[in-house]
Amino acid sequence: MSQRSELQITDAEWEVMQSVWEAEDQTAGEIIARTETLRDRSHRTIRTLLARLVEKGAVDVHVEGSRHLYRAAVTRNECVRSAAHSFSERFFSGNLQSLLMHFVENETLSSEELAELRQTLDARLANQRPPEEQQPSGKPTSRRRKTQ
Amino acid sequence: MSQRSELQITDAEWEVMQSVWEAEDQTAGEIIARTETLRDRSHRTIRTLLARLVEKGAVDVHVEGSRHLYRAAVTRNECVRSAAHSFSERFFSGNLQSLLMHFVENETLSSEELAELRQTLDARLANQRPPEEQQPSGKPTSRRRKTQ
DNA sequence: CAGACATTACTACAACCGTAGTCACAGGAG
DNA sequence: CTCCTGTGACTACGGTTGTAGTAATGTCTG
Repeated sequence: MSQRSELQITDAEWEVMQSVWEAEDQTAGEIIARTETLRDRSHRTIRTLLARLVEKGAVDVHVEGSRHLYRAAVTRNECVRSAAHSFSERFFSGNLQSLLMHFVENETLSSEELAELRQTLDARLANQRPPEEQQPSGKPTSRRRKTQ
Repeated sequence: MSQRSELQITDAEWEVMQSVWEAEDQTAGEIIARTETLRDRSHRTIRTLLARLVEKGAVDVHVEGSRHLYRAAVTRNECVRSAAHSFSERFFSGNLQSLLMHFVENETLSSEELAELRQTLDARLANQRPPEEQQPSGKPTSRRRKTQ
């Protein structure tokens, strides 16, 4: 659950989060090691980012003996969702679907990708939703304007 | 084409852009009038944002007699695309497919939305598809699906 | 023409972001 | 025990963003 929605993770922080998500309980050193390889930052910078993430509540830290162990307090999915939400809010008036439409219509996807995506979609449609056309609400408008 | 891609429009600026896109050549006053209604900002603020947008090259200004007229220098679509690009870059390493997968699998989309998305996908598959089996003689290719 | 009002140019300023330095302590190497 | 290294806490600093004030100049209206 955790509608921590207000959580706002910046670009640089996001990269640190990637490393945080890679394992359960890590020391700063471990996280730094993972993150450092990606960009050329000082470990100081990463420590700062980590501290800010703790402040923000995106990461939990607990002391164990002499070591501080860090672990994610939010899931990657939560973050993506929340980001997607504000993104679609801003560019698509909050309509997730038009966001997706944008990507499908305007971006370059190979036919294979499109096909695979369609499969996923079909699977999702098939098992998330029970009947094929049980619309008791009786709305006989041409169901799919096959415009074409 | 104008691959002005580096253009980086912030949240507050975006709202001003919305107003700028609503008409061709507008005075600051007109833009402010449109924008003001949305949030409660000082016209000063909006003027500042407008000035920054001019600096950034998102808006052109030309003086006509005594008035400064503003007009968008980039299209809304360009901006959306560029934002969408960095969005997918950041959260899905630029992999559009995983982006779409994420949404289909993790977000709350109604069956109707999923279905409509699938339709779009079909359309895309159908009419983007035509690689090499196309007879050059044929002139009457179904034009395009009803550009609504 | 004079004062009122609009409009642009410049300035301000706090919060936030990316980047990183200083200080002080804790634990291992010798 | 002592010194080095790793680490956390705090501090710094320039750039950006959101918000807006001041100065100067241009335009309208009586």
